[in-house]
Order: sequence, then structure tokens, then C-alpha cells
Amino acid sequence: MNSRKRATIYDVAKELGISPSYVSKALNNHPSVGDLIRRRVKEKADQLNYKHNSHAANLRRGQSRTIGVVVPHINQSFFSDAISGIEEVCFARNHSLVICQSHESYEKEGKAIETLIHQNVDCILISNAEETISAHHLRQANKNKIPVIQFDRCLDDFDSFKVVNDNKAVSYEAVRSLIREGYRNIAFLGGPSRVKTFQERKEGFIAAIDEANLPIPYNFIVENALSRERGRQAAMPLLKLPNRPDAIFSVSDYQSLGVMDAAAVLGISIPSDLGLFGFADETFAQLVTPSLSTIDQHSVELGRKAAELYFQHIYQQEQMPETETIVIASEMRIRQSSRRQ
Amino acid sequence: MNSRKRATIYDVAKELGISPSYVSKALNNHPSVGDLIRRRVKEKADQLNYKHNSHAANLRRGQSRTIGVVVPHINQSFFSDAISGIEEVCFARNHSLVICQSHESYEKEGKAIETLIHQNVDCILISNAEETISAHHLRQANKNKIPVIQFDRCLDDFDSFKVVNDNKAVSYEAVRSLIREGYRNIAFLGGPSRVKTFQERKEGFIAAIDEANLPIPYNFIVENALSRERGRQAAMPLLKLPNRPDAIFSVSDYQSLGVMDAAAVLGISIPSDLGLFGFADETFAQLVTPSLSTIDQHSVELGRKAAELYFQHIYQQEQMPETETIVIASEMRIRQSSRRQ
DNA sequence: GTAAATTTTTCAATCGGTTGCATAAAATGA
DNA sequence: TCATTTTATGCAACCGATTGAAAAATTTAC
Repeated sequence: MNSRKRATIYDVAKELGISPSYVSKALNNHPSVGDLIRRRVKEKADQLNYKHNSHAANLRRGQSRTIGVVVPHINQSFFSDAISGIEEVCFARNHSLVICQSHESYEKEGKAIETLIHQNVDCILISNAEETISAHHLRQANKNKIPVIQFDRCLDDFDSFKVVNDNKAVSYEAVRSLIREGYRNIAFLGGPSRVKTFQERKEGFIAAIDEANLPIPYNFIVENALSRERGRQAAMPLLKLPNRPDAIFSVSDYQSLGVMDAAAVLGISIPSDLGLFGFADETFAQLVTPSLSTIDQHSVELGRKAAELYFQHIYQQEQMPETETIVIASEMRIRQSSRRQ
Repeated sequence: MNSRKRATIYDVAKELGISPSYVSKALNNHPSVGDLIRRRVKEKADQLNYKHNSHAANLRRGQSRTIGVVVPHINQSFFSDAISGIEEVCFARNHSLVICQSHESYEKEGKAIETLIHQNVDCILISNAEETISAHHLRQANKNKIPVIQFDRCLDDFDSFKVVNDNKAVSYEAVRSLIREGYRNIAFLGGPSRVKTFQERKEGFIAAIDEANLPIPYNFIVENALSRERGRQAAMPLLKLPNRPDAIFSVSDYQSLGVMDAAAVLGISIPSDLGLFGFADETFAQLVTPSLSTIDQHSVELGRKAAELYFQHIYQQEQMPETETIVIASEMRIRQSSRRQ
């Protein structure tokens, strides 16, 4: 107990005068171990302050009961909520979680995947970085027998389970709601166009414009302007045009913040001169003035679903999963920024 | 290469006609391996898509080159920023990170520690949950030869390295700034009083009141009201009093949000009728209206320091560290909510 | 009371690297 | 050329838990 090293099943076995393997079975509730012994073993283990060594077990088992998660930033509510959902499911299944941030960098994302491979995680759940252009790292994981499930930001050319929002549909609805409020010159601020998520949001935007028989405002479509800063930079020239847009549909709340910054500088008031719609329902969306209309992605549910996918389709059966895409319905949160009165 | 299992050093060794141990040494840049062989081994390893198995290495080595982090919530900027700092240092030292959330629950915190012990992390960096009343789980870690470093929310009765802000000093300054603005009836909304962090913030509050020769407003001191909801619940009765406070010093931005909620309901306007100071400089602090005066805890730096402490004092030498407390200076961000004009 | 069936317990191999020590090979020196 | 030093390579034990098969102990059946 006071030795320099941690107690092992060998220590527990010796104390009890039984074999280590028997101790292992007792601790794992193996059916061939009776109640009495099981109880006695567990007691003694406690007494010796024995703690299971996952590394040893994982090495032997060849699986780690650990799920790796890679997201761009853990402090954006969409991702931290999704992680909460994942955590919940994993916890119930007695699996642990390793969370990595890519900070939107492809290089860091690759390193994260590498680490997760080394740790021999049983599955990788990933929402890709903005920078990510190739699925090389994901293929790398697959080559090492680790299944990958993509959520939210998915690469189209990598076959895997995917869990996404109804991006097109909800974007369509959001833009329709702008049109309903009387906005006619609606601009679109997008994300990296290679990421399907943002593609779809654009498609929804175009569909709504089209349906309302408005001309598609090609010069009002800016891609790859995801952060607050880049949102501001993208909005600024648009809002300086003589025939500037009277509303902006934006694919992220942070981006919308940038639009608000630009509008403030130019003295354009929201929502009267400029309607604004964001995406993600970050904490601050309801707190800014005017409060930001946005889209609640039901991210906890989305994360939960992604994790469940692993347990239901991959964990159970041996065969590699077929590709499949799960769609989580999202919901508009209409607030002041898109209400022209 | 197409076998069902991942390549190991044995596979690499066989292909090259050398021994596995030699491969291991080559891959680890052991000095007794020449350049030529080293290069050849690494090439072949790549070719076979060999990936190091951390579990095997960790088992043998008895250490995991992994640091465990436990925080209440990953989506509060203070914590996610601190994690960024920790990540940065660990990355530079080639260590990986396991991040756990306690969701402010003592039970979950205990489970997290348990998991980290099983994973045999080399060190645990923790900011305690609101609920945490005992250091039993931290002692548990120590018993299992895992050093613990506390940051921000520290338990006083557990000896360890601690990295904290100058809570008392900055709180004192913040309250002084309220007094300077002419506020005289200042209330205090606190966190769980057993957590030293919040104790100190209260002490700073009292010191400033005292120094200004104002009476200590014992009936205006509410403890344990950390969340937005509880902040609102705590503020409501205070603000309904006939001689209600004319300012509130609050120990968290979320709590301040609750105060704003209450003030809005009661038609009390900030900052003219009520001054407000928060703590943490969350993203939303500068976005709300009026913008929230708060305290930037320099949390990235704080996290960095906590991680460095491990590498400098524990990782290097064998002996257990002496207790020591590092103080990170924080900084006021005075905005509208505390400016009476 | 003994054979058969069943339950309890142990054996021994295994997972994949790591590492100190031994050995082999090469380089150096006289 | 042979002894000596230096450098390169391999051996084998080890980390701690798991697991199927074998052995031992117990129960059941006749």
C-alpha cells in the first residue's frame, strides 16, 4: 500500500491467495465468478486502492473504449453543445472521450488525428476545419482501422456516416422570412465553399431568392468569410455600394457580429436599414442589440446522434458501415435583427 | 499491408531483416542507431503505414505523456482560453491532452478523475466544480502517484501547486472604480464560499468598501449564486428593496447577465440606476447593452503557467513538489455598465 | 460410492513497445 | 596482426490485464 507503485491485480491476487486472472474476471463481473468471491475481490481492491490500468487492458483488447472528437473550437456553442451530446452518450456506454481542437487549421487537425490513431481510439467524430481541403487524414484513420463519423462540417469526397443539419431547408426558410419582412436586396456571406455545410446554406439562400422571383444577386455573394473579422471585411465593401444590400443572410453568428461591426461604423442601422440573419444561436445572439435572428442547430441532439451512430452501427456489428447521412432538423430563432417592424 | 491488423514494429523489423528492438530505438532516435538505418527504418515504417501504439508504450514506460484537464465547462471563455494555454505548452512538449467537463458536479468531477487515473495521466490540472466540497478525489489521484495542479478554483485544504488570479487585488480595484463613479450602496454577488477564488473576490470587495469608510453592507452580500439563473434569483429581492443597492459587484459575467435580466424586469436602468461589474470577460461582455465592465483574467496565460509548472517542477525532478501558489495579474475592462457618465 | 456433469479456479499465451545488458561487428591503435 | 576500444545490433524480460482452454473442485445422478 505504501509501495512506490500502484497496486495491480497481481497484488490483489496475492493478498487473497488466488490467481490474477481470477481477480480480473471478478472485477469484470465475469459469469464464472461467484458473488461471494466477487465481493471479496472488489473489497480488497478498494482496500489496496487498486485502479484499473486502461493501457494494459487496451493493449490486450486491441480497443480503447475511447472516442476521439475533433472540432475547430471548443468554445463555440455549437461545438461545445455537440460535445455535450457526445459525452452524454459515451458516458452511458462507459466510453471515454478525447477532445481535440483544430483551431481551424488543417495541419493541427492532421496532428490531432495522428494522436488519436496512436491512442487507438475506437472511432473518430470530426467536424472539419475551415482550412481542410483534403480527406487524406481521414483516410489515414480508416487505413488504421478506425472508423470516422463526420458531423456538421463534412467533406463530400470522403465516404462515412455523416450527421448534419437540414442546412438548405432552414436557410431557405430564413431567407424567406427576410423576404416576408420586405427585404429585397439580400446578400449572402458564406464559409469555405468546399465544405458542404456552407454550400447547402448557399443553395437554400438561392432557392428562396429564386422562388420569390428576385434576381440572384451574384455580386452580393461572398464566400469564405467565416470569422467575425472576416465577416466585417466582407460586409464593409458591400455596405458601401450605392445600391447596397438591405439584408444579409450570414452562415455564422460570429460572422454576423462582423456585419454588425461594419454597419455600426457606416452608421447603418439594423434592422431598419439592414436585416440580418445569423447561424448557430451562440450565447451572445440573444444578448446583442439588436438581438440576432439566427438558427438553433439543436447541436446537443446532433452530437448525441453522431455518437449513437457509432454505438448502433459500428460498435455492434463487425462489418464496416455503409455510408449514410442523418439529418437533424434545425429551427429558426427570429429576433430583432431581421424584423423590419 | 492489407492484413486485418495494424502494422507493428515487428512487421517493420521483419521487412528490414533486423530486430524489433532496433526498430524501436531507430524510431525513438536512440543515439546508438546510425543515421542511415534510422532513415531506412522510418521510410519502411511509413511505407507500411506503421503507427506507434501509445498503449503499449505507456504500459511499458509507466507514464503516458498525457495531461488530464478537468474544468466545469469547456464553453466558458475563461476555461476554453485556459485550455488553449495548456494545449499550447503540452503541444510543445509533445504531450497530449484529455479534457473532461465536470458540469459543476462533484460526482462527475470524481468520475473524471477516476477516468484520468485509469488512463494513467502524468498530471491532472483541475479547476474545481462549484459543488466540490471535499478534496477526496484529488487525494485519490495523489495516492495513485498522479500530481495535481489546481488553477483558478482551488481547494484550500488540498496541498498542491496552485495558479490563480490576483482575485482580491483586482476585485478591490473594481469596487474602487465603482465607488469612484459615485456608487455608494454596493452589493456583492458571490460564488460558493468554500472556493477560495470567490472568498478572495469578496475580501477585495470588503477591503474597498472599508477603505472608503462605507459601512459593510452585510445584507447586500449574497453567496453561491453563480449561474445566470441564480444571479437573477439573487438580484431580484435585492433590487426590490426600498433602499436597494445602486451597484452590484458580481463574480461572474454569467451572473451579471442574471442581474441584467432582473434589472430589465424591474425597469431599473444600467448604469444610471445600477452600476454593474462582472468577472471573466466572456465574449458576450462587450456585446451586451450596456456593455459589461468586467475583468480579463488573462486566462490563456494562466493555463500556460499551470502547464509549465508541471513540466518545470514535476516532470523534471523526481521529488514531489512543494506547495506553491502562482498569481497571474488580471486586468479591468471598464465598459458602460459601470460608468455613471 | 463412483461416474458424469457442472462449477470454480488456474495456466499460459498474448497485446506491442521499451530498455539494460550482452554480444557482434567495426574501427582504432600499437 | 592482434588486442583494445568504440559502435552497432540483438536478446529477453517486462509493463498489467485479458481470455480460451485446461485443471481442479464441487455437485448431481444413478
